[in-house]
Amino acid sequence: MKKLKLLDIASALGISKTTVSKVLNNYSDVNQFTRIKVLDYVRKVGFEPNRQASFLRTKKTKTVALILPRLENDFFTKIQEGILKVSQENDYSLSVATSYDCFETEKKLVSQFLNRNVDAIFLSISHQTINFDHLIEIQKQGKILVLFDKIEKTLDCPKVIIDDRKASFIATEHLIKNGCKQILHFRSGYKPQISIDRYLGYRDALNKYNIPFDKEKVIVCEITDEKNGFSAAKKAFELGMKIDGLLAGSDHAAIGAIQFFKNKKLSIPKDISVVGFGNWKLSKFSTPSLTTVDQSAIQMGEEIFKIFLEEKLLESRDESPSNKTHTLSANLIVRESSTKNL
Amino acid sequence: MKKLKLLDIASALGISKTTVSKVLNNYSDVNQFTRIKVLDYVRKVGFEPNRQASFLRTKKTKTVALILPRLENDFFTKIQEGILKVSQENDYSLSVATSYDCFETEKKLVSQFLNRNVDAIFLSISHQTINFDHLIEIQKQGKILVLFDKIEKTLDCPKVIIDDRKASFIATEHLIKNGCKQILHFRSGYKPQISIDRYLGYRDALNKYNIPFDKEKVIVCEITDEKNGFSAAKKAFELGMKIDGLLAGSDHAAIGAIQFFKNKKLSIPKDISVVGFGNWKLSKFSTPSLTTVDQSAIQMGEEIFKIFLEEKLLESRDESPSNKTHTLSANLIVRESSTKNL
DNA sequence: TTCTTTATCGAAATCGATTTCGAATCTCTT
DNA sequence: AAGAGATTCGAAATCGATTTCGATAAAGAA
Repeated sequence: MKKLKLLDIASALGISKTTVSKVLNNYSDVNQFTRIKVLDYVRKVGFEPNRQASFLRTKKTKTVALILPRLENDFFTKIQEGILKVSQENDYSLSVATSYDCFETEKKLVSQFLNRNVDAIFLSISHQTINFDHLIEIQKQGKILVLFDKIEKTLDCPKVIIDDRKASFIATEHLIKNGCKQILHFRSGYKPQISIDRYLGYRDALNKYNIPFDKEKVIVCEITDEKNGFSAAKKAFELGMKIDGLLAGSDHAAIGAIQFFKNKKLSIPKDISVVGFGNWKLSKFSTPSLTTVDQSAIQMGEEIFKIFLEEKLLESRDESPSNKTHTLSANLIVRESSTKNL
Repeated sequence: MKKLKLLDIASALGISKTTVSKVLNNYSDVNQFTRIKVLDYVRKVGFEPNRQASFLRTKKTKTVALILPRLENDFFTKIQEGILKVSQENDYSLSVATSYDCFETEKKLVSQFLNRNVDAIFLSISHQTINFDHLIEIQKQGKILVLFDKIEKTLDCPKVIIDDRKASFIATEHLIKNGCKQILHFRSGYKPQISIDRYLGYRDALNKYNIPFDKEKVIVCEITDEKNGFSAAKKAFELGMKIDGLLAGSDHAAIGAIQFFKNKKLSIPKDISVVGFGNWKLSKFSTPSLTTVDQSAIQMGEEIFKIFLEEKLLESRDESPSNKTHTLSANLIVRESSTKNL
């Protein structure tokens, strides 16, 4: 029960494998009767050409690679889901890997994927990445690079991000309109662009409503998980801050903080209104349910793959990569944790 | 800036590409001085052989494929996480796809992956799958097949499952020990093995504690999501059942049911104790927090890949696939939703 | 010294497709 | 009827590695 080869088809039909290949690749110099004969036979025996051989010849693998900083994260999972949906529809294969937010791992993965001749690499840069030579190498080798989420502006490739600054602005504005005047903000590190943008959006809103900015009210949590959310809230408390609102860096951090506030017998949202970030599944089911920013990650994933397809078109016309930054808008999902007047 | 080929290395060193290849593949008929010379040079220029070419020759792609019924599901996400961790450590590439629980899609994916010459396919069978020829084909082509979660016992390949029957037994026993005597059970369809096993575990526990089984108390939800959990609870209510416990088919279904019970002013766990299934993230943060069965999915993923490695060993010794069913134990995580005496 | 063995190397075949280019046939002008 | 042009085909080169097998030289045995 060996696998059929091009040659088997050809000799069965009494023609050359060249012609069979031409039919399968829609060459025009094939008589329509032979074409039909081949197509019928191919369909009948269910022949599919060995991809490996054609990859070697054409240098195209119909495979795209996705490198995520981590997997245990709804946001990235959804991005994968979006990419997978569209890539599968287009008969592309998707290879997934995680950098575990480690620079060395990221470099190694990129090099491995290049060796495997993937057509494109979709990447959210790791926290630790400090140098971008490995990404430039991707383009040097004629592969398509699409950055998303944690991007690097100086690189000459299409980028997809959420408008975090605006989202953060809207979330903060929502708190203000609900009567908050002392708004705490948990941000992740100083470097990540998303952290910067969210911080700026927060300040934009304070500015617009003439609320004085208080440096102390911005607390850095390198990783915005429950534990850090909890301890950040504790820290604010111990510093004796007066607080009536919180814009957290993630739903998890928000929930950690709520946990702390509850322990202190504070009522959410009456005493402190809270807004998270991410619209993770748990945000809907926590008590109180959490107002949060939905990042429409699935849509982002779909967008990423579509951009890749466009880039391929550009490339086929010998044009250079687009370099455009695609900004998707996030939207606020208002739930119990921030609606004092309910 | 072209990519280096074997021939480039060879002529730079004044030897043949055969010898270079032999060094890289640890052949013994190479002089140790030439070997070192080659290795040094290869390291210096950072040469890596074109995978596509070697794949064509060797028929091994160092790629494994994972086909999941769906992605928006913590359980499968964690399985992927486990597989990815170990596969990455072993320099394997992981291709992911979803069947969307559709038989046709599953068949198509399997055929595509076979054409791409993946070394193994890891698969959780789709709900709709009624025929297994496509899976037998995997083995006919000498590829390794590992089934998990939704498996098919008649197939001759290694399988990895959770001991759902026992887990379900423990969960039900836990409810009984907490004083429940009228335990509702939501199960998914009649065919899936996990649904059957969980149902059996439920009955095992009833038997052990001499609690009469009431057919009416088992409600089928094809898809165990919140909506169906909600309506299943509603149905039980409308049928006028007396209930003091619920073993749901998933955390989501449990939470949907809790939502309904809350609407009816019933207290959880006082009036009705609830146990979910899956230990999804939200279970920890729902109110009340949800007692649930943790399926240790990450570990399951790791196990799957390790089994693949073992199978490869078997294969290299020309032995037939192992056919063993690996049963991992799940453990109960007790939280508020089921502890009446707190 | 002659014959065997062993160590080391490389030419050539191979994997299975794609693609170039020239040959053969047929049609259509003039 | 001859030449131009279009149509259809296939032999052979190619992609870049792996692997077989024979050649050569060196070492050891008789």
